[in-house]
Formats: sequence, C-alpha cells, structure tokens
Amino acid sequence: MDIYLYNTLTRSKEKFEPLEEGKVRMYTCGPTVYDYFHIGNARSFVVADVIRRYLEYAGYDVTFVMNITDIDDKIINRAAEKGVEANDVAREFTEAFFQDIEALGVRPADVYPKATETIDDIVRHVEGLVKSGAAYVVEGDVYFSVEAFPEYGKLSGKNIEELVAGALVEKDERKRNPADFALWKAAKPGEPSWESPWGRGRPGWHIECSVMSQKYLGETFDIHAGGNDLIFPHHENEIAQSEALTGKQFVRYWLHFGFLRINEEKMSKSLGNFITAREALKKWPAYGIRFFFLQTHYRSPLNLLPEGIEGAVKGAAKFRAFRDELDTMDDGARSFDAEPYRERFARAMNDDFNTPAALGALFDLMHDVRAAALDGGIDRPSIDAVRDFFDRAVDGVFGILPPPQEALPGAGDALVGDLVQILIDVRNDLRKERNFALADRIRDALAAAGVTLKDGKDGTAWSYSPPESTTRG
RNA sequence: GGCGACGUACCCAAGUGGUUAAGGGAGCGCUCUGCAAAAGCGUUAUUCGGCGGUUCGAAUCCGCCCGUCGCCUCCA
Repeated sequence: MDIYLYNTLTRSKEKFEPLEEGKVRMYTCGPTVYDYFHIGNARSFVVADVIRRYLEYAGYDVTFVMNITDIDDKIINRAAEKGVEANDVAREFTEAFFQDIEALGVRPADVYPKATETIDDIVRHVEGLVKSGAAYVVEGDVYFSVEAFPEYGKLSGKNIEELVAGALVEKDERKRNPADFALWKAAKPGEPSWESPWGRGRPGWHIECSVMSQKYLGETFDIHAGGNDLIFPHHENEIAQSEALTGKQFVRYWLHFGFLRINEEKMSKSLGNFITAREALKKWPAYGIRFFFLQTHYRSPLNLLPEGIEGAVKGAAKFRAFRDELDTMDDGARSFDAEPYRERFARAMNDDFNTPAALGALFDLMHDVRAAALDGGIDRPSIDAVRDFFDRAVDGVFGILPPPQEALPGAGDALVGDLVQILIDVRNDLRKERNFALADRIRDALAAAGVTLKDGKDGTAWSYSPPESTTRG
C-alpha cells in the first residue's frame, strides 16, 4: 500500500515516493537549548517520532536527523541572566533535552548535529552564497538577498512585496531588502564567536538547519518536518539558502504539525502560557501523554485539557490489560484473522498518518478478539498473530503500551511484593471470617499507599501505581 | 490589511458524495463482588455552527453569514 502525506509545499496530499527506493531521509527541527522544552514542543517530537516509527514499520530504512541549536541569541541572553557562559547553558539544556525525550519514549535520532560543531560547513555554505551573489556582506554581517531567489515564498504562499508592505518587517538600512535575513552575525563584545572570512561571528538560525540537514542527508532529501510556526520564515529561508546554492530541490515533502493550545490559545514560550514536558511527566505517564497526542490528527490544533490526558491514560491502560489477557488466554478451536485490523491500521496510517483512525482499529481489534475468545476460544496461531501485530502497532509504532505492573516503581522489589502478599493473605482470611471492617481497612490502607486490590475468582490480584494524593499544585 | 486552518454527541475526535455517522473519556444499565475497586459486556447524535444552492442522493461540493484559531516578528 502506498503512503500519502500532506505536503505543505504543494498544499495537497501526495503519494510518498522517496528519492531512493526503500530508504527515507528525514529531518526535524530540534530544540534551541536555552530552557526546558514545553509540552507543545513535546507534541512535535512525539509526532515526528511516530512518523519515523511508522515509516520503519512500513518497511523503510529511515535515516532520521535532528539538530541541536546550541548557539543563539536566546542562549546568550539566558547565559547573561544567569551570569554563566553560553556554553554552560547549552550543555545544561542539551542534557535536559535528551533526558526529557527519553522519558517521553521518543526514540533517538540517528544523528544529532550541533550548530557549534558544524561551523566550518556553515561558513563554506555562506561563502558559496556570497560568491554566487545570493548573499552580501555588511560590516561583518552576511545577509541573504531574497531578490536573488525568485521562488522565495513558495512554501508559505507569501511574496516579497506583501512582506515588505506588511510593515512589520523591521527596517534595517543596511539590508538591500527588508525581507533579507542574516546568514552570519558579526560578534558583539563578549559573545561566543568563530573565525570567518567576514571576521569573527556566529551563524544565523536559519542557515544552521540547511547546512546540518544537508550534511547528513544530502543536498536533496525526503522529509523535513516541524511546527506550523516554522513554515515562515524559518523553512522558507532554509529553502532559499539551500536551493540558491545547490540549484537542486532541497526537500521533497514538507510536513507541518498543528499547535498544542491551552485555553484555545497557542502554547508558546513568548506567551508564557506553557508547562514544560518535565512538569507534565511528573503529572502523567509518557504513554498517556503520547496517547493524548495521537488521538488527534497531527495537523490539527489540540487543546491541552488535563481531563483529556487523564482520559488518554485510561485509554492506554486498556491496551495493557488486553496485552496481559493475551498472555493468559486459553487457546480454543476457532481461528481469528487479524489481517483486516492490520489493514485498517495501515490504511489509516498511510493516509497522512491518521493516528486517531488507526487507534480506532486497535480498539476494535481488542473488542473483537475478546468476543471471539468468549465465543469458543481462539487457537494458538491466531493469538500469536494478534499479539505480534498488537505489539508492533501499539508498542512499536505508537509507543503507548503501558509497562507491565512489575516494572512500576516499588512493585518490582521482592520484599515489597512479599509484604503486600502477606497483607492480602491476612485480609482474605478476615474476609472468610466475614470480618469485613478489618479487611476493608487493610484494603483502604493499601490503596492509600498506591496498591490497588482486585478480588477475583482465582484470588486477589494487585497492582501498584504512585498514589494520587501526591499530586501537586 | 494579506494568507491559511477549523466548527461532528456531555468532553475529546475520525469520517470529505451513497448500506446502521469510527474510536476514546464521562454518564447510565448489567456481569463479577460480602461491599468495593478493576476489568468486561451493553447503551448514549434521524444528526454533523446557521441559512441557501448543486445533486437521484451531502457532515462531505458551491455561496453567504456567525464563531474560534494560526502565520505574516523569536517560537514546535
């Protein structure tokens, strides 16, 4: 089955045909490491992660690159505030970035190029643009001349005249056109800087992504993804800088993600209405946050509602319960064909990564497997086939399968488990004696400690999760 | 002002011309239970922001109106 995806460049869904058969070269704009990233940024990282995982599920060999912008005005400003070196800020938040995406279950990219480690390549690229006349030097700054690139505006649907007429473009007498943008910035006193043909300075933001992506993926690559707000000017400028030098198409498919909103408003650092991914992960498990994101199509805006994430946590928990059932399911005589569900899943995902529809297929699979299991039982090969697909989809592609109970903190400890079991045994004796008051006291006390008891036909099972009472705020 | 997205049940959200409008959460009923919890099962929109139009047929196409949001400036 073919994959179709919505390409911002053509404003339409297109059949995905990678440059090289069976191989995908993909790039996503990574963080500027001046602070913790927020839950809205997390949505982009998770969505990109799921797209990458699905392409691999679909059989592609994916090379996935994400940059780290580790030199930038914001980093310099933050360092000045804290009274430390820009380096220190970058190092601290690069480390935090890796911790947080790991906690979110985002699989590592193949390469994480850093701007400060790509300076030579950036300088060469800018030099090339200056030589070709697409860029010009003014007092140690280098600007890209938008008029030198006739196709400027093709991604965002803007044109230079309108941008200039928009009057919001800051006037800078040194620029030939107000829409021109900096490729290289001359160093101000005290700022980190590198040698260049135009004196000491540092790269502009846009050029980093162009150079870092092309360095690892080639002059033309398949997919470049990022948030909607990067379409203009960031990605527009990337195209201009890249294609003006190579004369080749820079990126074949541009994917853009919808925003996470809070109170119907875009969540952003500048509006100050954000919560960091780090804070969110203290409140909710990663699988719940991921499930919450995937319940909405990646291009649509998504309103952050605590009850929404709580619902997502519960939804994801059903996957775990079902997965455990599969392991203990008695085999029966009937066969169950998982293929229609696999097809529905693939059809949904192939249609511009329609994760909500794909989730629907997975829930129907659970429902129908249970119904079949009740109605005579399913044979072993069918159970195995369901489990194989289920694991590859829920865990492999979406990354939303909650960990088994044993993996939860505290519950894996042998002594803790023994103590809980002793209490359960005592309580069950009390129940036999119909001393329910004391039995319930044990149950309530355990519940307060995070241990939930489930009385069933075959005895009492228990599970652990961090107590609700520790919620903060 | 220019460009663009969206408005589907109590909440979230698929579906973009044709059988009964997916799925999740919540509510309700049931099973299980000493009672719970958890889990499972069942159930909840003659209707898709409003008004017109095209069509044998529209949530789906067209027009207008109302409402929400985004980009045009750093931002995922």
